[in-house]
Amino acid sequence: MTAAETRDDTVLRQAQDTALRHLEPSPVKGIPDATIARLPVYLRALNQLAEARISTVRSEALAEAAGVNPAQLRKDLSYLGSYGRRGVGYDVGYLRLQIGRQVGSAHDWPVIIVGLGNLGTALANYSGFYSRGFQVVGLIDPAPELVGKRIHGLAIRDLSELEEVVASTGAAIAVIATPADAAQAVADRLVDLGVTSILNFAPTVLVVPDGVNVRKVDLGQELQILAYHEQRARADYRGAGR
Amino acid sequence: MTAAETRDDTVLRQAQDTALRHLEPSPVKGIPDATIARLPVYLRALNQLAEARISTVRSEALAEAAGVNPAQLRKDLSYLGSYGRRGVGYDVGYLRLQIGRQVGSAHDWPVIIVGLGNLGTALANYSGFYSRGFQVVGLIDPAPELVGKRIHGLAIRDLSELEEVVASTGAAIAVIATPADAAQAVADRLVDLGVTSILNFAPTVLVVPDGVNVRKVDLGQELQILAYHEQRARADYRGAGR
DNA sequence: TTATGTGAAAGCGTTCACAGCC
DNA sequence: GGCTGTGAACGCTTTCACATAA
Repeated sequence: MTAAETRDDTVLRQAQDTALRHLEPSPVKGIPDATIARLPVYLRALNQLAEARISTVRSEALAEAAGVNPAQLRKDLSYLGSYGRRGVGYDVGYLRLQIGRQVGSAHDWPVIIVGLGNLGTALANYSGFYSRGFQVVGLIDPAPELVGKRIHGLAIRDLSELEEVVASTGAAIAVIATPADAAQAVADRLVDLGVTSILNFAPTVLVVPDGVNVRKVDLGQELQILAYHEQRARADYRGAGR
Repeated sequence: MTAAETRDDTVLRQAQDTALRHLEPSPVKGIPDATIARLPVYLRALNQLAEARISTVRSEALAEAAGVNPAQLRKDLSYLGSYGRRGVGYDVGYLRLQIGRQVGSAHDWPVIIVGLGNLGTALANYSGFYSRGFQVVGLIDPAPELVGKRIHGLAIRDLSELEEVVASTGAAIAVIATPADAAQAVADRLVDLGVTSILNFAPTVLVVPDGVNVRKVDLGQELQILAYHEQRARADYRGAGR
């Protein structure tokens, strides 16, 4: 029912949104998603350099450490500002600070995780979230044998307490790691509670009203692509052999 | 040392590879990675339709079920061949067969997982691999307390047995879910053992010789992008309010 | 001279719009 | 008439190449 409601709203909100989009000012210049995704990689490389007491780095060296093209690195960094010195390179400490600021280490986004099966538990334990400025502040699962269990000191709470958890933590970002058939219902409830960003690990297409951001992670997808190339490589090999 | 060896080979092999690439025939026309990644999504939607005894489907309906644009769906399917009928739509059973064939359900790729912490365990339990034609045939971890433990009947084996596991299973695809500092060494050993496709969950840039395919999955990355948009949306909102 | 910052070009993926076939 | 299949347009991302600044 909630799903139906939100779905009906979609058309309306889309119209509103399209109208608004032209008027909205851009206080921060838009940084491409692809760049945003790479910033933490750069940060990790810079941290290693800092540990090795290296104070200055050229785009070529940093790019290699991050596994990208030097031009790409420079373009990415140029979206943040002009933090390098021509003829010299980038100051490791300063660049670290600037990227860290952008990545939002300072922000400490509160995040809740719904569904604590193997994947959800892995995510709750995942240190990569913390290092990127996220803090897991709520764990939700309907299974009685899981409720009360603690992960890093945080207790898993029943699905019925979802509302209270979202309200008390102020989380605007949620991770869904439930089975496929539960995901849409959870998403609907999250949206009703004011969550505006959802990271979906369940193999389902979530329908949400406009204004809510959903990103999907499919663990099998990359494996699929690898297998396709593997298959092609073998076919080519045999084909060339004839 | 293995890492150094393989790294030195890279330049040589790249030259060879570039020379060859023009001569290689393309037995199968190249399907974009983005399309390959979506095929399983279509398959899932088709399976649901088949269960509901629906025998024919239009691109519009199938696209909605898969959460994509109808034109995208048609273009994706057109890479596989002309399996639809103009004025009618697609035959669910036949299309299911064709996509299944391409996706390689028939193939049952053997895959090994190295590193069985929370994430590796989640992956070993993940049903999405199986449903896409992958079979987890080997589990490797150096921790004595994990060796011998069984997941779905498959025992975790010590890192020292890696060679034997790869050889006996014939796995050409491996998943690395180790801590960052162990990943490169594992990758080097895998490459030496003939593994040609690696899915890397560790937050490190892996260096491998040309001819080996690596794809990286970063669980924090998508969350990062969500947070960025969340931040921007709030900034815009406040900006518009003034 | 050296290495950044950035317009311009190239590449890739998505969406449009309609020709072509049922 | 209806819906697929696909060239063309569009938009996003990557890479090149060089003007610019230390």
